[in-house]
Amino acid sequence: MNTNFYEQVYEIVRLIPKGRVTSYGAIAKSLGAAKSSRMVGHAMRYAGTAHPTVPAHRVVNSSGLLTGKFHFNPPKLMEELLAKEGVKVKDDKVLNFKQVFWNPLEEITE
DNA sequence: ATCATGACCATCC
DNA sequence: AGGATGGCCATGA
Repeated sequence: MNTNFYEQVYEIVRLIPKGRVTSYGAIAKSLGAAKSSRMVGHAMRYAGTAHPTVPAHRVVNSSGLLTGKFHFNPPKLMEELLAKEGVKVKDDKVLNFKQVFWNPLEEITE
């Protein structure tokens, strides 16, 4: 594969600070592919079988909903990790999403 | 090569 | 508010 797109996604996801989350759309937009937000999700799926452990648990949808929690080893692992990071999760969604939201555009900004 | 599905998002009804 | 539709594009059969 070695799809550069995925590498970009992984890179950003790995840059996500602890206790922060981001959305697929934001990442996609950061890569200049806002319309390919789905590809970000696919990248996450590969994340588990790709590069050294990608904190995919810090990536949620635009609503702060843990859409992909069922894709983790134990589905509950996602909220477990988030809770451990300091991110409160309730009913499969991130609390204070706006507060914990991490904007990749601010970190990339070349 | 085509068909169907998907860790999404935006729009329309 | 909530369901349905389209679009985007990669992956697997």
